[in-house]
Amino acid sequence: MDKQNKHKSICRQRKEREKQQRIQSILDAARTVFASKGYLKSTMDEIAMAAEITKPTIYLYFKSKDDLILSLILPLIAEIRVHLKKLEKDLNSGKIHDGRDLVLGIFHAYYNAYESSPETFRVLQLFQQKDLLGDFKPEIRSALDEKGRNNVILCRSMLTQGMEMGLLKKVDVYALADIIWGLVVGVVQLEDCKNDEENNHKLKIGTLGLAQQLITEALTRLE
Amino acid sequence: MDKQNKHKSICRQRKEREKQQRIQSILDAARTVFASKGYLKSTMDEIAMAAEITKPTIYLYFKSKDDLILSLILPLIAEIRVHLKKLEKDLNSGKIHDGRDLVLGIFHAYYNAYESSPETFRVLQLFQQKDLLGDFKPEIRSALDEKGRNNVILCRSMLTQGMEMGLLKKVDVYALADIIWGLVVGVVQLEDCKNDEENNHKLKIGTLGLAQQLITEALTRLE
Amino acid sequence: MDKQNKHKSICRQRKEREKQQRIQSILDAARTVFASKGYLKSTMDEIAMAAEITKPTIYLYFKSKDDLILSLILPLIAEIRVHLKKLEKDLNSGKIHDGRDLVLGIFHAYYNAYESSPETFRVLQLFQQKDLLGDFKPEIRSALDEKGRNNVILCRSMLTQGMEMGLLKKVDVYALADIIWGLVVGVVQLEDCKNDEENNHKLKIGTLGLAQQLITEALTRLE
Amino acid sequence: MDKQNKHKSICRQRKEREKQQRIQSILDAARTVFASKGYLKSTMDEIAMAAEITKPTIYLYFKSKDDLILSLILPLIAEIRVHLKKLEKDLNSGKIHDGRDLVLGIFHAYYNAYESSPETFRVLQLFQQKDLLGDFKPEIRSALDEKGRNNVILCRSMLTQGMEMGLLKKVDVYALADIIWGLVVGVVQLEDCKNDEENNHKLKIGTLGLAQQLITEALTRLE
DNA sequence: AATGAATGAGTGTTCATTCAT
DNA sequence: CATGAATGAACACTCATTCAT
Repeated sequence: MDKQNKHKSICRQRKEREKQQRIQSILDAARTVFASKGYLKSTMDEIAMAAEITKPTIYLYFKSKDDLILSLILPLIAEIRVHLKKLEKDLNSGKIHDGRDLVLGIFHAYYNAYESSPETFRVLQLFQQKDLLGDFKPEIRSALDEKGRNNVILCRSMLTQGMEMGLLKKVDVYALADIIWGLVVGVVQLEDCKNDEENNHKLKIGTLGLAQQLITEALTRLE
Repeated sequence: MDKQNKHKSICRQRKEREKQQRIQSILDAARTVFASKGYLKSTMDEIAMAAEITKPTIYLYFKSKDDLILSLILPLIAEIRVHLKKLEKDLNSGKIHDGRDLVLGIFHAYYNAYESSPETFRVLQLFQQKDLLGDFKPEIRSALDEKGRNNVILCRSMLTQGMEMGLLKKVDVYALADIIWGLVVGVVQLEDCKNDEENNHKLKIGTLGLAQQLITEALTRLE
Repeated sequence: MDKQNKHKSICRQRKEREKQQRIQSILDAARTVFASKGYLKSTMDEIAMAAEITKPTIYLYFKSKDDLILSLILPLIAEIRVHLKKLEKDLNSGKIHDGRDLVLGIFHAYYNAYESSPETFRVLQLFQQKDLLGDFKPEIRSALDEKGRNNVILCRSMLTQGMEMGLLKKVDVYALADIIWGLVVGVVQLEDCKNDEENNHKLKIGTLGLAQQLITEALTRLE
Repeated sequence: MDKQNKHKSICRQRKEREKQQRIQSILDAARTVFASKGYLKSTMDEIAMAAEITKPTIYLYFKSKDDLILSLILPLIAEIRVHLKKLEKDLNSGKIHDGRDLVLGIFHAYYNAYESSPETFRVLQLFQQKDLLGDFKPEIRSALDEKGRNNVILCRSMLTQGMEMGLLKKVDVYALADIIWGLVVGVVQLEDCKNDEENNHKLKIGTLGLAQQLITEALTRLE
């Protein structure tokens, strides 16, 4: 009996593992397709094809196309939040002595998210278009907005704190948070227009790097 | 006879005027709809509705949905180019003595375009998404890309010149041009997430203003 | 007064003449367009363009697209009828002594119509397709059918008479009339598949000529 | 295991059978609708209605409206070709000693195709109208033209051979092939004008039969 | 669990026809 | 008389989603 139960348990675990793998493969496929064609022009058929399964199978694991993209975006937002939270802790515990580190930290929160999965990041950014929103149920949409907003609010509070601590020159914190996020988003978006794939990657990193440098220099020297 | 001809001429002028008005009203409607829902989710019916006409009437004046959006975007790209060209002339004729003015000038080339028609600017920026491209005929698409690219190239050449003239600190000019454009785009895109319309406008201007300030300060002081 | 009336009359005549010219030019345009693209694929715009007028002007002279094609076809059917009637008179007045002449006469009734306006003939033949019929009001459609049928009936009666007079071998007269018409129609239709324009014309005439020869030979020799 | 595999195999066979049935029912519906209204005036909705399914279902099995009609026509052209090829073999192997048999054979190649599916034959013939062609992709259109032409070319080569072998009187072989095909087409087309369905069928057969007789008599006796 | 099959709701686009001028 | 402008009604084709097996 004990043996049998154990067997069952192992079986269940395998099943669960396979299920998670299936879900992952769908998410991977969706990410690729969404990143390459945008949300609206991607079809469930294409995603199914990319995942090497059939369309209805997707619906076994995801309620809808919306659900699919949300399942990509929400974790990314959460990941960014984790980075920001860590930074907040450092700030609160007095580990940050230079304004540069604060701005750099925020940059890296986004930048790391981008680096960990450029495609998902692009999906997130594509997602923030009117193109995509609007058909989501209001509850979902506001939940999403809130999560995204929360990160920005966290950034603002950290920047404010930094200014109050004299680490940064005092400027409009709303504007500053927007600038940081806007820079990341804007630069990533430029990808879409570029062809020179090879050269491109280095450039992009160079661009973000320079952006960091400019902002931090300016913020800490500006008088 | 003279009288009659004059009458006819006046009639023709009125007709022409009315035709231009109709075209304008369609473009206005399209701009509004595109800006609010994005290109893909906007339907010709909605645009017609917004213009208070019927769908086939649009096709009297525009060959296709593509033609409609191109009629919005191309003039805007051209407008930006005009500003940049003027700046180039000033630069070449030695009227610009401070790196600040050069960077500010580029910013304003985009910023003015944005201000002259925020909605069209948003359409332009929405347009630069994979979501939208892809169904255009290759010839149109490349023409469009080229025009957009040309502006960026012009920016780069001016920035390079500025650096060579010692007006600006020498940095990666590709990255810098991307940053400037990316900042504008990124900041504008943030609009989509915002609701607080009133407050918003001031903020946005504040954001762009601060962005300019940051970049110019950094560029001219960086060592 | 008399002078004025005369002037008016002359004016009216000119007007009438111009009106007839206008109608003719529209019919010519319609014939060309219909013959080249078929009835359904021809648009009123194309016809207007070909006639170098505007679309609503067509509607001044013709009630509808249907009316337009009927105005082409009915006269042609009438023309064929005239030829057949003349042949009937010759037959009745004993002028025809050889079966060959009777069959040849029928052939020529159609053939002349074809020669006098190959394009209209093609329109007539294209018209006899389900493709085109069906949307006509039943009254118009049956009127048209009847006129077409009447010609066939006339042919049959002449062929019957010819057989009774011993000019032709006795065969199924229904079938024979169909064969003659079918041959003309079928051969003309082959045009549509041919490319070698130059060579084509001679061929066509050759084909019809050979057809006549075959039928007449067969009919008069068959035992 | 063996049992299970067998079960699966049977299931798959049934599925395949059902799929073929579905395809057949769509083709049947399309044939009926096309034959009754012509290609252009037939709508996918009508065909779907006739097949007792919905429009998108058609697109599961056929790529487009064009694909649908091609799926009707191409097999018919192929069927005709098979008959002609068989006739060619007989001719080459000296089995044909009488010109009558050659002409009759060609007639029957077409006639059998007509008999095996009068409606499809009508579709084929309707298809050879300018009304229908023109929107096909050039590659498809030329492929189609070629297949149709190939049959005519084969006819011509056989007739030429027959003349050289002395089986037939020497006449313009281009014209003769056209006449034979034209006769079949023309006679079939006459259907469209007829109402008296009952009587009609016999007539039609009579007509074709008489046509054969006339042509063969004429060809073999003409001097 | 997985899928082949089916579809309702929509999209851009076309065209014969009408009407105010 | 002539026309520029407008439109209602269609139509081919697509796609997210469901359901029977």
